[in-house]
Amino acid sequence: MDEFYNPQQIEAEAQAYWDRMNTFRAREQAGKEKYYCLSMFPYPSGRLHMGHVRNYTIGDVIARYQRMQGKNVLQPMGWDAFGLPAENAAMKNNVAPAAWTYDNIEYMRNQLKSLGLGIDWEREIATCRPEYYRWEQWLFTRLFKKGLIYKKSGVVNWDPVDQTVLANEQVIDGRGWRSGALVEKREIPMYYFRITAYAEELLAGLDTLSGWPEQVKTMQRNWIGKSQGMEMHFPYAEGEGVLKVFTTRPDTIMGATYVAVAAEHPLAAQAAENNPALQAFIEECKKGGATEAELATQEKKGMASGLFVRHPFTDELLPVWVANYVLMGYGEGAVMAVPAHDERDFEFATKYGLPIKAVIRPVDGELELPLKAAYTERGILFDSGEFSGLDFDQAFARMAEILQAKGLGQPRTQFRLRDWGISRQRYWGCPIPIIHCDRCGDVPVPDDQLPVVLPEEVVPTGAGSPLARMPEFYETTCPQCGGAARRETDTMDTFVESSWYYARYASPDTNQAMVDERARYWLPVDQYIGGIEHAILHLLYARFFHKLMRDEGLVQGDEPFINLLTQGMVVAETYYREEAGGKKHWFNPADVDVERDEKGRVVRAVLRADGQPVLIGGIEKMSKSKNNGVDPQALIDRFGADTVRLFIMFAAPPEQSLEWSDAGVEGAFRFLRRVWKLVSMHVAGGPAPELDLPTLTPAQRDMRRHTHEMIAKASDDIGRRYNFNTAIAAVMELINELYKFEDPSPQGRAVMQEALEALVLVLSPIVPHICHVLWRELGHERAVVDEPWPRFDPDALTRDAVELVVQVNGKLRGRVTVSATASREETERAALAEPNVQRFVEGKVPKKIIVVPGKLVNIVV
RNA sequence: GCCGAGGUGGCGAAACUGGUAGACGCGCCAGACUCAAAAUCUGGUGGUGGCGACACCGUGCCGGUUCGAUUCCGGCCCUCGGCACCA
Repeated sequence: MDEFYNPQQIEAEAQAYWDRMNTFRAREQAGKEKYYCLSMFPYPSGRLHMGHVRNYTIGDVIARYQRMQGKNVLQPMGWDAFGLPAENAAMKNNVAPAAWTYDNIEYMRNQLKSLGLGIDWEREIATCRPEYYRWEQWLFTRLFKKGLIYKKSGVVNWDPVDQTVLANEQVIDGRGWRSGALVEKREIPMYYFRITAYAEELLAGLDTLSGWPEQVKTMQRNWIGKSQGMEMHFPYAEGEGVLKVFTTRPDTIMGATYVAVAAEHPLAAQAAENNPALQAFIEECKKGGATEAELATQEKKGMASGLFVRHPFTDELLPVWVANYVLMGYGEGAVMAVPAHDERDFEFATKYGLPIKAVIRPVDGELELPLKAAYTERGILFDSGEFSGLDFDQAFARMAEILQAKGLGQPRTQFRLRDWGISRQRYWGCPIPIIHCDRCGDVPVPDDQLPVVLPEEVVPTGAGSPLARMPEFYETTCPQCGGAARRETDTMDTFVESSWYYARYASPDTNQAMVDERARYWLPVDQYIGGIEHAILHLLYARFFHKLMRDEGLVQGDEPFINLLTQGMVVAETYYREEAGGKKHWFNPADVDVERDEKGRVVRAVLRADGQPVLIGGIEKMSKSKNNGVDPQALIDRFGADTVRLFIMFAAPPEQSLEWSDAGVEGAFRFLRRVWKLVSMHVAGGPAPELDLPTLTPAQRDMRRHTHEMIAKASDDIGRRYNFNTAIAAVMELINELYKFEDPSPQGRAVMQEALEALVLVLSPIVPHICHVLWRELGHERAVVDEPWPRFDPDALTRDAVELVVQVNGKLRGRVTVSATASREETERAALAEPNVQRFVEGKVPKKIIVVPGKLVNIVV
């Protein structure tokens, strides 16, 4: 056996073995328990980044662990290949997005392979391939016919200079990123998935997902946002009709002093017809982007419309205001305003001098008037006519009766969730399979004309969709009447592709169906792993799609992902210098040296190139903009994939953010070298004899206990807790013990052999290459990848004596060692006899003695 | 603004069900080896005081519950993720 650890050679050898044996090819096997382990597929941005490496290493460790549990494991990989970055790169480099994307896939596939992931590469898919998106289009046409997809107008960011729709990401400080023009809101027709039809089920389904993190389920619950409330109708003061509002606080209605409508509300447009000032205000509301964060943080502004409505209970006239804080997309696009009991209304009323009328008081007290802030708790109604004295529930019930009798409203369930607009005015996406015919309307493309193929030799310009300028693409005939017609040129949101790829992996090669019967074997996904940033949108859309496909008879079960692991981000230190004008120039951590004082504290950082200091900018997510990304490839080339995998799994538990540390990587490399050396020294002594347990010395039994304690801890940490960092720490402790255990006797060597085998098996999911070779060197013919997970021997864990901590009044005062079988009385006696404990108990009478067996004794005096 | 997380030595972290705060690693200090350096090995390493045994302080801040709180409860501060067209 080589004396030195040579990762390059070992990793090439192990990977060649897995390739040759088709180790990771997954086949349906009746009778064998399947395990579908899926990591979120990457966007082919060019090169693997550390977040990818983390994601796929976690997935691979779980997949390999489950394989050792005897499961039939599927771990596939593919490419989320449509998207905006390809268009940006295309414009920058004047290459077609398709060519750029395929090049990136080629490069990144090789990078993934160098990580030694146990992937079944035969199942690789790319969402930009017609074989894939054809089925997305097929499903679209089915859903369109069912009414689960429909067309309506929606708000987008409009760049008036470039004459194009901008993604939220392309709006920077309210301006278009290329033109610098002030962005406006604009309404355009779009196709929508009727996800709200599944709102109730998407909400209820969360309760069945016991394998999901509570925080993700909470976020989805809040996102769906089911609320019980009241629809109320405010009759117009003049003319026919009512203004509908939705409120969760009907009990406050007697404190309503005005109503407010969104700038896009039809009533606002009507009022503006003869009101140039209002018209100007509505125009002003169109300025700025369309994101909720922007709308929620902007200064609240409004203008009286001049119109009035009647209070549904009192007939009192209430002014109608147009306000920028009312969202057209939620509820009715109109609210009743109760400044005394709603924070936004309070702020608005204070600003514009509108009346504030308090009608709710705390259950056990009075309101301090005048109000300094809105009182938003539920309480008891007062100054509310016949409703005075009622609580929320009583008021709700009574008001519902009256409103229904008058025909002016009723209780209603409202969801915050909105239908999913999927039209994108972009080129590099899946074409929406609709043909517009003047006579027949919107006609879905018939099955036999699918796929609608996206032409690939196109370089976009940044101004509108190139498809809309390509008659050869959009000129077509109507499938219904045969007349001249125009093909839809919008493409779909790329979230659509990523909503069903997990199902396609089960049958990636069929050209007969979206998914075939093999999906029944593999689905649902047993373990899904990906970034926490996908907690809401992607994961909600994928759950929605699973239900759509279920209702089409394509898949079984109600949920796609049984267990979910949301990994944290990879972050790193940032370094910069300020340039003239205050602009920051960021330096990569690889080019910076850190200087420390004699206690190890960072004193300053200098740029290696010129030896001059740079400023430390704090820990940030690895990104191009802060230039703090660390290239995984350089590290793999230098230390090997095992070292990178080990560091990533050791530095933090998977759900936390991971702070990058080059020194930590070197530490991981050092550890692997220590493992290698220990095995190499042991193997040099020739084969070890069988263990003969009754003949072991106390030191050998002790060593063996360490081995089995490690197996027990690592099994629990990896199998149940997914805390790989502490499992690795347990292995490190064992290695430290083994280095101290110098026993060349035959049984000493047998104990060592058992320890090294356990250690290699436990490490093998994390650092599979080195373990592949070490296992063979330890004398095994079968590859470690095909070995079962080790079991611990409970008999090896027993101890004769235990050390207890002794506290006096909860403060640690000493330690005592007692027999493992000591009675409570013996334990108390031993604790009280401890000299330092006596000092603190002396002269006082113990009030109470608390004994936690095996842990501590607390003497209360 | 709203929703969800997080905050523990010089640094990454550990402490799983309320029971020894800091396992393991990095860094740093000292020693061994070396002509020297690197590598490697050994030991030390939360702060303050003390020759020492030890003592006091210490898990973002303020308060509470408890024999005992990093852990539970109330309030606050800061950082991060998401907010529907980045993926």
